[in-house]
Amino acid sequence: MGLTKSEIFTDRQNKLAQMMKALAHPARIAIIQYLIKTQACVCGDLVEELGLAQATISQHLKELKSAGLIQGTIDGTSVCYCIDPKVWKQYKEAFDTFFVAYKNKDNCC
Amino acid sequence: MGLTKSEIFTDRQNKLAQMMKALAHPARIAIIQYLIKTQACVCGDLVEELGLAQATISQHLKELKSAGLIQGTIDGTSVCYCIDPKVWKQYKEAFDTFFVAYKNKDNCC
DNA sequence: CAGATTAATCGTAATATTGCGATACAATAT
DNA sequence: ATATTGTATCGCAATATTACGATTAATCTG
Repeated sequence: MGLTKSEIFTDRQNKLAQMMKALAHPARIAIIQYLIKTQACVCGDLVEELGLAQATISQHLKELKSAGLIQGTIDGTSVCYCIDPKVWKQYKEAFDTFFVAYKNKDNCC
Repeated sequence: MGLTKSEIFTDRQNKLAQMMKALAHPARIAIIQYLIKTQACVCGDLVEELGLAQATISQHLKELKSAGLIQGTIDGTSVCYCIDPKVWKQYKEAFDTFFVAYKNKDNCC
């Protein structure tokens, strides 16, 4: 089917899965890390930095944007991207909460 | 294509993306959370707990297992699953490292 | 205005994922 | 031994994802 049955899960579960999915590709990880490294915003040198076609990069940027993780503002003919600090914090907290929930109890199989 | 070009990324980037992908589905999030809640290990009542077919649950368990996040030990006719504390810690640390790398600098576009 | 540059979008091909019925495969129970 | 129970696996259909060439749209430059 390829179609996730999201009706049967809670909102939080669906959202967290969506967040994971947004980062579930090495290109998108690489884009985020490059944006972190260059501090200020970067545009289409991502195409050079990573070895992917312009259309492909643009598609990954679109996904990161629709996930809310990055913003893009037009700067002349190019577009300047950067991480959205607010959404980043939300992601960080959501992930933290998820991972903190488990404590090793050693009472396992 | 549907085929990720993992050659052009670093090992860390590929691994982190793989980790994200393992959790990029609400059913797998729900399975993990149920395993956390029930502390001790659980078997096939996941089929009842979530509203998915047995074959589907089994497939998600397989993915979580191949990601290393859970272990399954045979217990009579049923199988007892639990979180692998060691791998959980690795995930937690990898995610922490990723999210800590960014500091809001307000020098953005 | 004509050309150049940059990025988004369209269309398409290849592959991956999700879900499930059917079946096979244990291990127990009778 | 045979039935029963709990899981894994197979095979399939539907949908999603990834990648990219080609095109379009928008802005800048001469």
